[in-house]
Amino acid sequence: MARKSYSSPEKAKQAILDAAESLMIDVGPAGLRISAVAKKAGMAHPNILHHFGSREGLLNALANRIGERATVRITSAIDQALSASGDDKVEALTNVLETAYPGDQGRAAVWLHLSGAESSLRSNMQQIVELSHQLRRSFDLDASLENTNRLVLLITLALVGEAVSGDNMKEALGFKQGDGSRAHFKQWLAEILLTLKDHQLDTSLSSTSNPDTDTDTDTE
Amino acid sequence: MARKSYSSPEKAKQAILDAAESLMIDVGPAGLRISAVAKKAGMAHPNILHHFGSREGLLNALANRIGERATVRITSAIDQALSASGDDKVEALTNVLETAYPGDQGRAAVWLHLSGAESSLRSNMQQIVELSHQLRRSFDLDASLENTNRLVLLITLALVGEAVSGDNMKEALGFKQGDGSRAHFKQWLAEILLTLKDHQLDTSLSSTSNPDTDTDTDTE
DNA sequence: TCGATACTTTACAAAACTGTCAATAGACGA
DNA sequence: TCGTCTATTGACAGTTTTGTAAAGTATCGA
Repeated sequence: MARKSYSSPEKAKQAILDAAESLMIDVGPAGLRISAVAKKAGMAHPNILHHFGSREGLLNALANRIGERATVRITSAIDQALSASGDDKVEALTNVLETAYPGDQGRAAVWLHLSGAESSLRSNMQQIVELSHQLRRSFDLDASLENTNRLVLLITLALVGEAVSGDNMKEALGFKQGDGSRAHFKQWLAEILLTLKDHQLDTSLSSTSNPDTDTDTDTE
Repeated sequence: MARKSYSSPEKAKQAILDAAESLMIDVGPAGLRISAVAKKAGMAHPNILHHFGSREGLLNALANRIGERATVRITSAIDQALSASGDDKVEALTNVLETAYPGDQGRAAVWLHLSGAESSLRSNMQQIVELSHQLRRSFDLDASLENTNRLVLLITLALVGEAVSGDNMKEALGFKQGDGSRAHFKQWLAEILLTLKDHQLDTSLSSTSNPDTDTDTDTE
């Protein structure tokens, strides 16, 4: 007999995803047991199969939710940075770097990605590049799209790395632990990014291969 | 009855680790089945338990081997870069970035790290910082240890991110796929690093918090 | 109030996996 | 050659986990 009063399907799904997410951060996607999720969500495990079809369906839904949330956070943070003016830009850009993957969200996203969960990375990243380029143009009129692409790639990869092993790496390098240190490093990075002029990013490779226009194959 | 001729314990262990590593790259640590490893290594699965004690023992041994190999690769690449002179430095530094985590090694290392496998990160990183600082000094006498720490952190995190989702990210950003593109981006990065002068890395935060000497707490 | 829909649960089936045990067989020294 | 040590194996047990099936029950519209 069903002892608990019904909730709407959507509410149930969100509750399941919440439980799955908090468990997944500790044990990873492969270690996620739907029985454990059910226990945490306060229901019987077949109910999860009912809502998501299978364990894999649950993981895909989780990956999508995390990816969408991250994109919303990042784009809105860049939007705010675009509105900021002058000295506030440092703070605003620092905020972009900080809010990209708050808490364990990045860890979770990377782990899901490694485990094969799919998410629509392409449209998200192109959205981010466009906003980033506007941001760069706002303080460096010479900014080229080519270098914006490269910088976004560098920063994004660094944020991924930070989400995965930032704490360990900082501790190994002697940086102080905790949020203070995190903000510290990211503020430094934000200041560098705002200081760098586009021509300083030009190298022997520049303007020979714009990611959007270059077509010749570049084997080895 | 034992049908296969004996090999030395060390040979057997290495064969098992080889099989485990190649499988782990696809399925992750949590998905690694000792029966699958045994099949790939051409033996019965209890033999693996005999050599490594347990499944967890196998994963720890694998994590150690991968970590040690990476450190050897990286430090020797920096060593070579130190010996290089003039224009060769770009090539040498590019080589450092490329050989840090060749192939799927980085993916495997990160995945193991996420899954809780331990490795001696601290001594490895401090070794790397020291060599990197020598390298920076070799082309920028003003280079401060503070900024070297920050750059090593940035680059290391970016390399971690690149190992995890470099291909996907580059594809999403319109970079071309394949080794050529990888080298391309890393060569650009190497040139930037060699071009940057230390004073350009000084920000409002500089010289107030050397990671090695700073002691005041920096909450939020 | 009645019926349909679908959310939810208990019980169960089937498969997979780790680790144990006893036995076999190669290697190596005396 | 013999004996010991250990690498190796097949068989097995116990546990865990996903997914299925059937039945119960809350919700909502007619």
